[in-house]
Amino acid sequence: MKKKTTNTPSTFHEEGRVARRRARVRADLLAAARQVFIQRGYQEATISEIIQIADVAMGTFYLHFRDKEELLLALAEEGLQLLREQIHTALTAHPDQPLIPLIIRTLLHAAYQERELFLLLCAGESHLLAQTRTHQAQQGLAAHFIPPLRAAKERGELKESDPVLLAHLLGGMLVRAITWWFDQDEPGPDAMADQVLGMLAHGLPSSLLTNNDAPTS
Amino acid sequence: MKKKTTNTPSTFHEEGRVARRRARVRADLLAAARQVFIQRGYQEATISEIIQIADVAMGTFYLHFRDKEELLLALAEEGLQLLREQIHTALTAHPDQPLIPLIIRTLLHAAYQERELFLLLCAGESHLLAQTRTHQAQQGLAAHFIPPLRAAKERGELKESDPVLLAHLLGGMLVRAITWWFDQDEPGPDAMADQVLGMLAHGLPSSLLTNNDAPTS
Amino acid sequence: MKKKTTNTPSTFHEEGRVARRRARVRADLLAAARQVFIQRGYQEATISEIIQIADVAMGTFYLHFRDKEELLLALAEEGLQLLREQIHTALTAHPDQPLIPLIIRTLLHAAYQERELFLLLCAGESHLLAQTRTHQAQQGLAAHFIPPLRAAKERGELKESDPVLLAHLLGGMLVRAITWWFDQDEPGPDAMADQVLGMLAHGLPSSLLTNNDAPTS
Amino acid sequence: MKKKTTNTPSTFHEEGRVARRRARVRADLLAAARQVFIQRGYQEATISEIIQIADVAMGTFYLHFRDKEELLLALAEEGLQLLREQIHTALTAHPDQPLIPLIIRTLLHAAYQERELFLLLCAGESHLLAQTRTHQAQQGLAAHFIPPLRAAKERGELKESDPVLLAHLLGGMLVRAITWWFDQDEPGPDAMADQVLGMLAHGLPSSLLTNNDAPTS
DNA sequence: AATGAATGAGGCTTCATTCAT
DNA sequence: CATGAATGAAGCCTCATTCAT
Repeated sequence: MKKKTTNTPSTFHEEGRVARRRARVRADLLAAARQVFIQRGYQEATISEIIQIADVAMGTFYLHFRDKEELLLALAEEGLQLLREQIHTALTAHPDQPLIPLIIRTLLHAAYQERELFLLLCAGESHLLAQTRTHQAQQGLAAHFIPPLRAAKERGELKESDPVLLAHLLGGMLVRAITWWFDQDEPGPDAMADQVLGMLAHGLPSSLLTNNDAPTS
Repeated sequence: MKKKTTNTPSTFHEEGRVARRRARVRADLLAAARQVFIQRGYQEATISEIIQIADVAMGTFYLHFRDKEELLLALAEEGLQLLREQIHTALTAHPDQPLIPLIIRTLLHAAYQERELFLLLCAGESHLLAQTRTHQAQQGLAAHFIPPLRAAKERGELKESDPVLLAHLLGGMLVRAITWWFDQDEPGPDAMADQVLGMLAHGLPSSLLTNNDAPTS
Repeated sequence: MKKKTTNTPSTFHEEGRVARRRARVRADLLAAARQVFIQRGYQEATISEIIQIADVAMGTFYLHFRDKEELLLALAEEGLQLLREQIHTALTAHPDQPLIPLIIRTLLHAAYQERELFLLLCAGESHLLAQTRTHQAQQGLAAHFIPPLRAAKERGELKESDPVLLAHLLGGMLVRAITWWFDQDEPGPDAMADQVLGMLAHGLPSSLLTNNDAPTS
Repeated sequence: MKKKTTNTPSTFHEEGRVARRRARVRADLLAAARQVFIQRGYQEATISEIIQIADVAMGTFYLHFRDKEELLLALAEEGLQLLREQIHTALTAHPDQPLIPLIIRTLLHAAYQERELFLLLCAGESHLLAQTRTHQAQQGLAAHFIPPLRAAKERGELKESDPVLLAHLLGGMLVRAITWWFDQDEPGPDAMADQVLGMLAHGLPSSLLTNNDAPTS
């Protein structure tokens, strides 16, 4: 049994070439997966179709991802990475701006850019995420809001409100805003942010929430 | 299609008995489905397991439901029916109360009662509902809020806000409130309603949304 | 367990009524079966659809026919009965005409009248007939020709030909004539009979069958 | 679809080996199918039984054939291929012989060799062929006879006869000759050809077709 | 590392037939 | 006699995954 595992690469470019090839195949698979997941939905998507589009062999898929779920997670990671970067950039660019509006605006911009991917991740298809990481997506989303809300709580500005729960409710609104784009592309991310922030700023008109005329018991 | 009614009316209870038996089998299937869907999730649920629990034969299932999807829809219909009834009751009992808080409170009560079912319908699993009826669940939810918001809009109380979009954002919050119960059962429906309504009443503290001290740029 | 089986019919019309009802149901089933068999083919036809069209209950079907096959056989019997009657009539009306042309003409007329039924019986669908009664249809068809051919054989007019085989070959031609009507309704039964009889009268032109110019080998 | 040829050409026989293996599995499936189709008939044949005999897994079947129908078509193609080859050989070997007898003889020889397969294709089972390709088998058969008959027609040797219809009637005879072998293996293909050609040469004795003695009415 | 033919468990669904009413 | 809800065996087919090359 001669094992010809070249521990010493014949040329020093070799490693880089192999690594690049690998990365390229991985990228092809991710791109194909994105396309197919968006088109068919996670459940209906088949690895078969993905590898055909990526133009690699069945076995190759399993050299890069353990299974379909890991593929989805990688795709989600891509989306979240994009998000993190944009948020980081925004924070750096506007260090004096209040956090929450900044994050909301940036998030909605990023999500609008990649509407279909975020739809996939936010909408029902992510049942796997839900089961494995318990709403990773939504939690990750809410996580951004927890620190400022907690700070406000400590400043006594939130009264009875639970900052964590509040963050999640806010997350729910944003997820709904993103899925709204499933049906209509209007309004764009800025107008959408205005709608969300408008609501957050003033709440609903008190006429809708209180019994205006009668002194209720 | 001629329907020969009571060709053999040996007892006049006959028809009723057959109908009752039929309804019972259907109910058994729905109960079994609820259990299995909640336990395994929609996708992982198999008709096989459902009929085993319902203790009927394969074919019997298809006598009552065309496929797994129709079963889910029937289950959803059950939940929505419960909801509609409770909302109707609440509206009748408190005709002078403002609509939105009433609906939110009632909805959260109903959803908390049947947490697991509503979780199934609200959370990711409902991708089928999404595809067939375009977010029927969420839309149905939002639908309740559209009329009062539209009225407020016409009274000029909503400024720039789009009442339909607002209703959906509100719906998103409520869905998130319900899925929150997936992890913790706390807070109960009333406290949850208070949190939601608190946010709707005042929005977030302005310190979180506006640049309080510095005239930016 | 009181069994109220009226062995003594209350009125003497009763029996007749019951018998008539029975016959009517049977006829409804046959008519429905004919329609469905023709439309879907034997294999694709379901008893379910047949009873729906006949407007009787599942169980009722099994009071009249043991299974789908018996239904097809009954239908075939109907067709053959029609055929026998028409042939008998023709034979009676023209006792001095030669048998074979008479039968061919009559057969083609009858088959054309009920093209679709005969198609069903002649064409591929009749694999059951084939398996159970070994080409009952075709054999029944050929049977008509065997006696006259045998007679001719005995008169020494057939030389080497086997009258039974000949009868079957003739049957094959006629079956093909009938299935021809599947695609085109032209030519009508009389012209078709002329074509068949023309071929039977003279065979093919000898130029097509013999090496006209060269003494081969 | 980029096809990377021989990325890993460890041995230059590699590709051939895989292809050969594949072809072998396909051949195994065809052989098994032939056996099962003949034994049980097309409808009664199950893919399960076929793969058991071919000793491959379920999925493997679907790697080679879309469904049962495609399998039958492939089998039919095999038969027709055999036929075409033999007819071509015969035509080349005897270019001076008249076409129709040559084809009939060759066809009957080929069909007799593979009696069971041809039975399957000619007899009722081929309803699928009928539906998909409109009697492909029979039409393909008749097709051979159309050109010479048309030529004869143009030479004025066919009088009233329609050459296309005639070809089909001839085809019907031959199909019947083949199915005759279902019951008896006698007479062999040569004697059978003699019977068919005998009938084509002279038709039936005129005594069977005309009213010989009496001027009718 | 890449390939892709082969695997096979297990899902969904149909439908002829029965039997209690 | 008529009913039709219930039965359940059995077929088809998919697709994630493996492994020899």
